[in-house]
Amino acid sequence: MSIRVRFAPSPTGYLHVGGARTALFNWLLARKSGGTFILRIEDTDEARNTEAAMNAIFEGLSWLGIDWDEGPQKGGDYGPYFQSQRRSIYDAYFKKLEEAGRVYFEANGAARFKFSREAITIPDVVCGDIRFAPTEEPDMTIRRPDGGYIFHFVNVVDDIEMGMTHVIRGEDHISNTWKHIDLFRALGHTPPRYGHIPLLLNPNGSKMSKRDDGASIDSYIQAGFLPQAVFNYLCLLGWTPKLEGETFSAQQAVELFDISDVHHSNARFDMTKCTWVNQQHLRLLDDADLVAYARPWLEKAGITPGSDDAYIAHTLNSVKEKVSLASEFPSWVHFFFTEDFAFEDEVMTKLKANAQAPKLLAALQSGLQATTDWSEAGLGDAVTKVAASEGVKAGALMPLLRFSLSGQTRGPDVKVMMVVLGQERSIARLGRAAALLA
RNA sequence: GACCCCUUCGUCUAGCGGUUAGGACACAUCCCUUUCACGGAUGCGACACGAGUUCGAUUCUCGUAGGGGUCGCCA
Repeated sequence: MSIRVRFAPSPTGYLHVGGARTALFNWLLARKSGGTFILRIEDTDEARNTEAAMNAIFEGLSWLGIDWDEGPQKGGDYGPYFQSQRRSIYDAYFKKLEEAGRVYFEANGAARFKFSREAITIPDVVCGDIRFAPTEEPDMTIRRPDGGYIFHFVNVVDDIEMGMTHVIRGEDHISNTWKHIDLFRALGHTPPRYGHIPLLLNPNGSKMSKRDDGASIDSYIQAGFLPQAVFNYLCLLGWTPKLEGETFSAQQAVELFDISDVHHSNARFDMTKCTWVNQQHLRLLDDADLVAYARPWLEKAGITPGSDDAYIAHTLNSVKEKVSLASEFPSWVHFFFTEDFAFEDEVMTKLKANAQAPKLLAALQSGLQATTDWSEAGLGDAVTKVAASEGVKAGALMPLLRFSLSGQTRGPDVKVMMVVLGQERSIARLGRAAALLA
């Protein structure tokens, strides 16, 4: 039988990173087995649902590359995929449960499910069998006085109706799962296989909350992460692929995934390592992807990159191995896109403190003017030559060049900068720096 | 309080009875570098504790402690 799994978020906030990882493991299981991944929106709590939260779910999952086979925007044979539209189905199942003698009502109209009070074992593909003794908890409410159904009930009904074979969800549900199994049986159905995955903790070791850095998927988009890097890092918190190294693609993850390899213990989130993973993926980008990745960030920073993709790629490649996030690109390459860039205070201070600067800049201008080989090698020779004639070390000229060409103390390799800028612009910039000192 | 899950370097982890307990991030030092970075090398650093099983336990069992979770007319 083909595997059917689902991600069933409720649209009450943003897409939480823990939820995204739950979706991810379900998706991996489906893709690995050639099964079906379903997105179901659990919007039974009308007061708390928002349109924005709904969109955050769609956008977040799509951004991560987690596509669903059935669900909102996709349709499918088991719809509707919004619980708010499945009222009549729940009514029918509720009636069935009533007929089975498993429902009774409180004075105010709330309906409770009468537990079987038998020992129940959860067959868990991650943790192994988990046994619960007959419960002493009060019977659980499954319908409110206003007629609205409670999560436990609709969740089970939909898993029956939608033919779920596996339910992969957070470990925080373990203590509820026996109740769900009880419901399945009361409704005359065999429960699915469960798999409870460990929780995501913040660096302090407690459950990730809204305030925590990186709690919402949107924050990664805003911070300039690559989706494949976040995908990669999320996998790593809870599962280790049998692979050399720690960076891998979604495709590799699908090939290597095995639900029984998922870890049993909670993991703390580490933004530093997540950023490192992003750096690794950033290096893998080809020119076209690199430009597409960085362009929005350049524009957001007020840079006009223009339409010369080859030139943009040159500028980005000059710092590709020095940055970790797309949001860092503007500060590293902005001077490539305007002749009117600002000089950092520290740069001006250092230039002014160097009594020889005007003389050396003039020498560099004429030396570079005479250079016929405008390549990294040729420029190296040219700088050495100027240094020799001026009686200084070449190392003393490099900062002057860097400052003049970029206005910054930190940036791409000096020779690479000159190659990217070209002869004319490079020399003009030396002139501009000299003028600033005059 | 009851029940459930978990426990290897600071963090993420490898390990599925015999290993000098391996890797990654972070950190430190050194090297490379005419500039800025990257990179390379080395170092630091862990089996929660106590019993038991065994010729032999990080690994299996039990207990204790610690961490996390659930016990809603939230999902």
